[in-house]
Order: sequence, then structure tokens, then C-alpha cells
Amino acid sequence: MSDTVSHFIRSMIETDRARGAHGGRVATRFPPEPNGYLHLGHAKSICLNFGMAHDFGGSCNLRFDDTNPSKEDIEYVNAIKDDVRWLGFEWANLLHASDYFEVFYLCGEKLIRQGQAYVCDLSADDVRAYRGTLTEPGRNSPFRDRDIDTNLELFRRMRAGEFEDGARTLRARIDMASPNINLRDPALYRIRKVRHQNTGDAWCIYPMYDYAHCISDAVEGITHSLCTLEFEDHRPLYDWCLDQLDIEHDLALTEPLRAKGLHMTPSRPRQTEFARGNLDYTVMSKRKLIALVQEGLVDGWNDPRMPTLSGARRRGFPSGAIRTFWERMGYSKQVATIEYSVLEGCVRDDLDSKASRRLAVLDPLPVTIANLPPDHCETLSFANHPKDPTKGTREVSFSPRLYIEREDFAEVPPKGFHRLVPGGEVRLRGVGIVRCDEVVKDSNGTVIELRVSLDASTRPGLPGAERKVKGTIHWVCAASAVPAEVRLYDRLFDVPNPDDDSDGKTYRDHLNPRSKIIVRGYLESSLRDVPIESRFQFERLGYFVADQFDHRMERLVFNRIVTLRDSYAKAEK
RNA sequence: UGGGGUGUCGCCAAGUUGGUAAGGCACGGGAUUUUGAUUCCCGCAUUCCUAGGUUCGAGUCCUAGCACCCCAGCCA
Repeated sequence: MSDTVSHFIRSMIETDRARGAHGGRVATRFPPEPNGYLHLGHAKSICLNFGMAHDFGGSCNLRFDDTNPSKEDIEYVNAIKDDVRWLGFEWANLLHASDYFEVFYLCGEKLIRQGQAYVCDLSADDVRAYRGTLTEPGRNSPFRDRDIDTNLELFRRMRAGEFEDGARTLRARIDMASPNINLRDPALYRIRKVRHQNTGDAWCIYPMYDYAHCISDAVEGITHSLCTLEFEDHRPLYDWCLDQLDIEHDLALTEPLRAKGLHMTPSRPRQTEFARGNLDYTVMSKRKLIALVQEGLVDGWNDPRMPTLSGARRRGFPSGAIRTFWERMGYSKQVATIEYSVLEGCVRDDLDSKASRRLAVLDPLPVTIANLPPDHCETLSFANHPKDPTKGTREVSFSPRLYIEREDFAEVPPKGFHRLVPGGEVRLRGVGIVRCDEVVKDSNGTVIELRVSLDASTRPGLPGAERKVKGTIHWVCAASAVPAEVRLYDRLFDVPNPDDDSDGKTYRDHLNPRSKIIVRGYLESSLRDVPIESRFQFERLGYFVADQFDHRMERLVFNRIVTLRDSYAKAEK
């Protein structure tokens, strides 16, 4: 499938298997919270979790971490499923943390019975005050020593809805003096009389992430729980919960699942953290992405400039390019930001071999071949790919009235210019060599037409075609070309780190005003009828995709995915 | 000032029980080319955050520093 690059997580799994841990089994999960759209950063985690499961013949679940109904919405779960599938992955099981609500409750009772959890009546503010600070220990809650029966009774009444939102919490009884704040009697359950998108009004107490996540992993038989660095100091709590609960051997805890027909073998999973994927020239935080959308700075979540997966898809990025992108970056524990050029490189790599070539002119300059009869018309055969004959050929009509790219003509050429100049020659791709005999201008001095003569001895197939000229340019037949809206996209921000506001400027001040430019171009007629999301290389211009939503046969709309590498433009700078 | 992490080429990132710095991207040069694309060669860290130390030998071990990231939600 892909080259297997070694990294610390792969090595760890190999070691575990060699040791015979989990019987050699590998089970992972991708656990998004359905409260937003997936972005490129999530893709790194998706590729890792599904990739490890795939490489070791294991399985990967898609699990919605829906433990906070006040923030989550069903709208996102479908979008997330689409994105994961589009990325090319298939989950073994589609699950929700809310599938385990009954298990979480039983676990809560078990902790209480073991004297390891208690119902606390402190308000949120009080809890904060009792927690202490980074350098000072916290103080015990006055409710910390309630007896087991009282706790059990109170917990049952919490579930029954007898108390107001926020009135009480179930807390783990660990150590208020721990240097790790996560261990200072963390809340396990809070009261929220909110309807849940999956369980409706069945519950009014909802579990906290740390508590629900480890139990969910164990219940599903996850072997390797892979997450990002910020959860590193939550790992002691992850382990604490699982060690107290011993879900593997206490079948009573998972009985409610079997009663529902959900048969899974519990495990004792281990959490491992890796650095999240950061990309330069973009922002990835949920908050900023929402702001971009809500403030109309972009055209929605799937704006082709957005780092969301739906945006990447609409932009035309092949999902395979995104997969190789994260593979190239690798997985480590160093906080790192990868360059945007790596992503572009992956996209070009993928598309170079797969995309058929086409001719298109985006900034037309009329050209007339004066030494051909005005009514001359012929059909040329072009290879769809310069080095892949299996991609076949297509017909391209040719007549004496053409459009070339305005940029491919220069009245006063800069040094090193290889294209058309007055009196100079250039090759028209697939046609032959033409000489510029006359430059026609309007009253303002703007060039409005070029009159050229074609050297008939240089037509393809003739010996004269071997003649070398410095440049070859693309063109389109004026009579048969089809007009199209072409959206030229570029990176959304014009600074590498838009998150950096140390100079008093925010990401809003760094939006690239040229990130979206809409032009009207002319395409060779074979592009008249292509399906949405089909990708092509417009020769010498870049890779383009028929827009997923706006492209229609009556109104062609193409998005520029990425330009071709351009060593000439680069050298000019 | 508490705890948890991380520091290897411009950006990522490998570096086995210490044995004398992989690879990718970017970049520079050259060759091929009817896309200034692709492809193909060649080059690109006497050096691994710093300073000491151990050793015949250290990116890898020890000591002391420095820098950066994360943590005080009844968010995930």
C-alpha cells in the first residue's frame, strides 16, 4: 500500500506484539467529538489509528466522543463519517461513548463502593478554590469523607434528576495534594439536564472525558489508545481509573452491553501520545476556523482554502496525497510545524501520474495565424499523458484563430524569457513553430492581437519538427473553446504562522487578499462534459478540479488545486 | 517558583546493546524534455541545545545548565 516508515509508535506496537501483549492483537480507535468539522490535523490521527490497525492486521473503530450534549450536534457526525470515508478508511465498528452510559454508571458505583469516588456538593467556583494552584496543593472537599451508602444514594438521586444542574458532581477520591492537577479529585460526572442527540432524555448526568475515554477504550477492547501530547499528564488518571475498575475481569460492568447485543471483549489499553500535526500558512484551531466561517472571511466550512477535510476535498486535493503527506511528516513527540510546500509536493506527486493533460487559457490574448486560410480547420490528436500511453489520446480542434496566455508574450522580454516576442519564434504545443510578425494594439497601446505565421515544416511528424526553439506555449482554438469560471486559489494566509500575535496582529490581519481570484478562461472543448471532482492538469498552469458543487455542463467551474512547480518564476524573484 | 514533555541540516525525521550523523521536502548545479512540468544525476550537518565529565571512542552514558511546549473546565 505505502512504504512503512518507522516511528516510535510502530516500534512500540512491534515490541508489544513480540512480547505477546494482547495476544498480538492490535485495536485502535479514532474518537472525534462531534462538535465541529474535521481538519488536516485530525487526518494525521486518522491515518495513524487506521494505518496501524491496517498494517498489523487489526481493527480501528470510529467512536464519537459524545459525552457533552450541550456542545455536540448530529450535524457533525455525518460530516465526520463522510470525511473519514473520503480519506480512504473503513471503520470496524461505528460506536458512540453514549453507547456505554450504563457501563459508566456501573463503574461509578463500583468506585464509590471501593471508597474511591464521592459525591461532592461544592459549586464550580468552590471546586476551583479548593483545587489549589500549579505550585500550591489543594484542600480536601468537605464532602470527601461521606460514607459509601450516602454516596451511593446521592449518586442514584443525581441520576434520577433530583438535583439542579451543577449542584453536585461525582469525584474521584485520589489526592488533593498531587503535583499533577488532574489527580486532585477530578470530576467524573456532572449534572446537565440537556437532551442528548443519541440518548434523548434518558440521562441528566454525563461523564467527563478522562473517565469516559479510558472506560470506552477498555470496553471496546482497544489495545493502543493513541492521542495527542496534551493528554500526556492525563495518562496517570487514565491508568488510575482502569486499575481500580478492572473491567477486563469484572464482567458485571459490561453486562448492559451484552444485554443490548453488543459483544466486545474488554482489554486493558495503554495510552500513547504523539505530537499533533501543525501546518504553516494556516490555522487549525476549532475556534479560529469557526470564526473564519461565521465572520464570512471564507465561503463556509468547505471553502477550498480551508484546512478542513471538506475544504481539501473541494479544493481537489486527492485524499491519497493527504495520506502521504502525514506519512512524510512522520510521528514523533516533538511539537513541529511542517511546511506547506510538503503538502503541495504530495499533491503534485499524486496528480502528476494520475491527471490527464488538457489545454486551457486563463488570460486570453487573440492570435491569428495569417498564413493559413481563415476557414482552415483540423483535428489534432493529443496524448492525455506525456509518459503514460495507457491514458490514451484525445482530439483537439485547431484553427487559425487561437488564444494564448497573455503572459506568454512580451513586447520587451525580461532576461531569460523563453516565450513569444515580436519577430521571435515559439512552438505552439502540438502544432509547430510560429513567428510573431505583427503586434496589434488598441488606441491605449494595449496589445489586442498577435499575427503570426506558422512554419509548415515544423508540424508534428515532419522532420522539421525536430527544430529547437526555446519555448513551447499552450493555446486554445478560439472557435471551439468553451468558457469556464476558474477559481484560482492560494494559501489563505500570507505569513507562515498566522497564530503568532506577538506583534499585536492577529490571524485576521494576515489573510491573503489573493487567496481567491476568479477568472473567466477558455478550455479545450473536450472539457465541455466532465464529471464533478474530476481532475486535470491544464498544461503549464497547474492542476484543476471540476468543482464539487458548482460545476455543471451549462456552467463549467474549475478550481485550481495547485500550480505546477515553476523554476522560472522562482528564479525571477 | 509544582508537575509532565521536547531539544539532530531552512522544514520534517531516523539514529540498534556507545564505534565514528539515514531518508523526505526545500535549496543549488547539471542532463534529458513539443508542459521553464515530469524524470534523471550531483551537491547540501567534521556535527547532534550549552558546558563540563566518563571512555581508546558519545547524538547515544553521567552531571549541571539553557530553551521551547502542555496542565489550575462541572471542555475534549
